[in-house]
Amino acid sequence: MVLIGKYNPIQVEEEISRWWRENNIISKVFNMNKGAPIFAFLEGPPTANGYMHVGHARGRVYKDLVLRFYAMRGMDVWRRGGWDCLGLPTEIEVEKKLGFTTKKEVEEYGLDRFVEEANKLVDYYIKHWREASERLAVWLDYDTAYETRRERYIEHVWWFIKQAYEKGDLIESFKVVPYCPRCETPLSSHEVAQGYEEVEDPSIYVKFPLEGAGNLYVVIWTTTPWTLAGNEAVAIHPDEYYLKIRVGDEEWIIAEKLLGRFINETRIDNYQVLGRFKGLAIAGYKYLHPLIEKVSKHLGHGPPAHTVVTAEFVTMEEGTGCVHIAPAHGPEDFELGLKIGLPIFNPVSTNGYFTNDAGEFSGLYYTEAGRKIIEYLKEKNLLIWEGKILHNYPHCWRCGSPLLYLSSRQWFIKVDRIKDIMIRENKKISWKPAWAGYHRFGDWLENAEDWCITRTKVWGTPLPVWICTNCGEKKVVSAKEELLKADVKPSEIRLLRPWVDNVMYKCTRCGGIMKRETFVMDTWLDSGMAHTASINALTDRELFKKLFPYDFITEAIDQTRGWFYTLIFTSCLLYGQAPYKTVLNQGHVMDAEGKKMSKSKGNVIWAMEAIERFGADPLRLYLVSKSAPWDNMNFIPREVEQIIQELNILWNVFSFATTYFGIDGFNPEEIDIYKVEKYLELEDRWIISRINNLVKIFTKNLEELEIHSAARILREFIVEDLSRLYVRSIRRRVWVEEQTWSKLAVYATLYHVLKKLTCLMAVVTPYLAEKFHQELRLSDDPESVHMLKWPKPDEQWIDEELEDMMEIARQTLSDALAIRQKAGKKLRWPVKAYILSPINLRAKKAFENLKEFLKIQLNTIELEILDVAEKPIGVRYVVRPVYSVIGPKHGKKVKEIVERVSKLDVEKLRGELELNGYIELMLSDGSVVKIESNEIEFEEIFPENIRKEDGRFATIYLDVTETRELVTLSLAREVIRRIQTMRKEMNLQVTDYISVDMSVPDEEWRSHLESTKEFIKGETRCKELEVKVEGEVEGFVKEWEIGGETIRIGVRKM
RNA sequence: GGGCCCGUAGCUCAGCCUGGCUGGAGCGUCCGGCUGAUAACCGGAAGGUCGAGGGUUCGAAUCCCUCCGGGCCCA
Repeated sequence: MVLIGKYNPIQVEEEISRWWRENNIISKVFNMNKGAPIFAFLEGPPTANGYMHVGHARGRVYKDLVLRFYAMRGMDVWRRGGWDCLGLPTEIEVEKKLGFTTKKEVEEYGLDRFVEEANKLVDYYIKHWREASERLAVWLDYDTAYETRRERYIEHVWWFIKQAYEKGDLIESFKVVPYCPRCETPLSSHEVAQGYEEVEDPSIYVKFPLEGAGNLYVVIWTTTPWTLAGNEAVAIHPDEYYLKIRVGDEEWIIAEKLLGRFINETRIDNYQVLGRFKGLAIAGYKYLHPLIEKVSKHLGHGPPAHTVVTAEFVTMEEGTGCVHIAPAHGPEDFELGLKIGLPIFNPVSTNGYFTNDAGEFSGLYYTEAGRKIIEYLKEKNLLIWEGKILHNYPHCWRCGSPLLYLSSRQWFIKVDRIKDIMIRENKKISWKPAWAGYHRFGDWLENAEDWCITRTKVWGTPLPVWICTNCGEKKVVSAKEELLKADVKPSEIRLLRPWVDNVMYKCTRCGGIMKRETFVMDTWLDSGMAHTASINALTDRELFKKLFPYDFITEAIDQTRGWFYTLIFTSCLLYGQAPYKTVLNQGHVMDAEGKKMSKSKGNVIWAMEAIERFGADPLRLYLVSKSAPWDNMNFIPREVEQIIQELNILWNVFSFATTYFGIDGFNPEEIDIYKVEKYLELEDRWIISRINNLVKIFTKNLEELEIHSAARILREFIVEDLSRLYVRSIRRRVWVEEQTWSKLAVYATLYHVLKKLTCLMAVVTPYLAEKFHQELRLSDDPESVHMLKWPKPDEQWIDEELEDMMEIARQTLSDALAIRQKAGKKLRWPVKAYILSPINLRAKKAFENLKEFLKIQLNTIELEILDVAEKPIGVRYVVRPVYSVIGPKHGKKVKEIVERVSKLDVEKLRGELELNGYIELMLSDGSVVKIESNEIEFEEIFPENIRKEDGRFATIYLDVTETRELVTLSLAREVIRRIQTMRKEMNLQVTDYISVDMSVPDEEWRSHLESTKEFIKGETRCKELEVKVEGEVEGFVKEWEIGGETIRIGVRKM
């Protein structure tokens, strides 16, 4: 007996993981299906930065669960692990660790030392993640895990860049891109998409004086005052109507549709409309730049700079319809500037400080400059209104700083050519849930923009582009080998900065020096190449052919814009097809209040913490059963405790089963359910049907990735079907001492059920399932549960009708116990009779088939099953006239009618009303009245001893009559219970025999107990039983109170 | 501003696609039982304007519309 005491998840896990290690189980499982059809999984590499929290854990459990499932189904599962090592997150953490805030400090420290620090940090986090993953029993292949920082990996990313270059998709361009001033690097649109936050910003209206037009101003609106320093034009919509209004002694131009809004916000109540015209009418007007006295560079900007220009993108939804254009600070502004020849004037550097170009604002941080600009505009009387606005503004996804839009030279991969391929290929992908693919991902692809892949950082895959400093000739490198052939090279060549920066080529065209573009690349490009780089596809083409496209990936829903996107992007560029076939989207894990977990709020639940507190198995079962994978879930600790309770129930079931298997020497190799088929009781057939149905549905749910449904029916089966109903119903059959076929039938049934259950549990609770498997293992079973074949439902044992009948019985049992409780009849005391009046034939059939089962469960001497809607004998009916109907209809005759009706034979009256729907009566005045069935109701009157309750499937009657026979039986049971307790207290084995004597108060008691002597002996494993009136008792003696009287019991072990 | 998801008992969730028998479960609470799975286990009860309002229908938690609230994503 190994299943002793209470279920202790941690202990089981320690024992099992040791056993797995000692027996090399993991590698056996990894290799068991070699040569079989492949199930290819692609691991989305966790960022080796930060610790694993329960949200990550949830995702990893899904991965593991699905992979175990396909492995047990005989597929050769590809499950290589992977780690995302390079990129902004780590770089920022290293900076913080070293206390740096600027790029300069990093450079002074030395890039090589900096990179070493980064490497150490990555090592540290990978170690943590691997340990936590192993504790969670997430069985990926970590020994061969790919790392994006390895040179082999980097070469694959380089190769991609070269392919993009050769296909003409890699371009270099000036563009306005979002910059994080803290990280001093541009971000890509998918990074920006992850960082929108609602913030309060200034909302200002500024008037720009038009030149040579008297007191005429054009009114603009902005939330970024600092961009006014870069203002070069005001755009209006050519076809929309604008108004000239008079305010005080000034005239302002503003869009007609936005006037109301403007007036409302600025609270200008005194104005007068002077004129109305289309935007086109003021195109070309020159204005005086509002900061011209402060930013002298603007003195040199001539038309079209500082004029009113037209643009189609001007909307009538916010602002004034006159849009401030700063070509260096807005993507649309930039495009417009290029088109009409505005200066691209950018006075802000990448760290957010104004440059010398900014005149008097030079050296100020952009926020400070914004305030100064507002002050200045106030002084110059150009500020109409300063307010605040709450809106969503992009922030850096790593450090949280608000982003700045700045123009700069970057490298891009063009999306045009690839977009169509991605949209086409997306339709072939199976998305779970469907809307994640068709709506979210589909929409995202439709709106895809050129991908800015360059970052001005250190810890990243270097951009493998060299440019001739003399003639501009480009060279794209795709392998380390090419570096070794370089004309100038450092003593050590590594594919990272700073080493790679010192590699130079001689230009083949002009003989000049080619230097590398010092950019590194977007880290999303690294993981985005995992489909190829993780398996060394450039050298191992065979492997690539086998795995690509991958069968399955799963990550959190935010990867719609992240990894899901970058994977398909690179794959479509390289191969013209999607790299994955099925995607499972995961929701996020929130705290108990439904709030996002964040370090700053301190509400993060770390995976290791949770594993240590609850155990990996309970945690796993909790994470996968609580919510659908794609829904968010709130993590509530006491709910995990609940899971432990449930698993403990199962633990007890196993302990119960294996204990009795042991006592009776049951050998499952010799006796299975087929051998005992004719001895199976209904409850056995039922639970066999249930487990096979469970296998069927569970399997289907997993195939469809409805993981929560699978986990939920598993939990329900364990608690409701197996423990509460089945085990309870078979206890008496098991207690029988001799070997009976009935008992063997129970054992064979239990074995069958537990065996299949264990297989299913292997994917959810791998440790506990293994523990159980070791208890149930047959000589020809594989050594580990994880090497078992996935069970098939035995269809011939599935009996839907029986399950339905049991469902009816179960509900009726519950209803019947409720009456019993109301009648104050405790379950240990048998009752005289239950009478069931079924509501339909289906229910009747169920009761008849399960009569014995119900009888035992209800502890009743008699169980009578009536016909549908039949009433038990002894029920009388009393007529109840419905006065609210009879009154208005018959008026004064009511009194006589009621009198007459009451005297009629009730049964006949009911019969007639049921048959015809009415009766006719001749009254004393000779008139005939028609009484319809809605005018009369019948009240049931029961004999004293009958209680009635309406149940779901039957009207239930309980006969509470007490007979001598009942009292005898009840007392016997009370005594049995006491003796059992005493056995327990004496620490007797289940198999020990005892002898008992009892002292009872009177002869009456004695005669009751004498008549049930054999019953008591049988139930308590007692060989000799003596009942005395007020006599001496021996052995272990206790006094008990039963029904107000005192009896003494003495128990001796034999 | 747009798209998507969600709103059912104190809490966590089923049910909704395919409208219909009395809207379910678990936890918690209260009450009771059991004591041969036992530092366990079992039963019962109370508890719901099904977010709000309209509409379709004989009939709406379920279908349609509008609104409110929460979340995610986009702009």
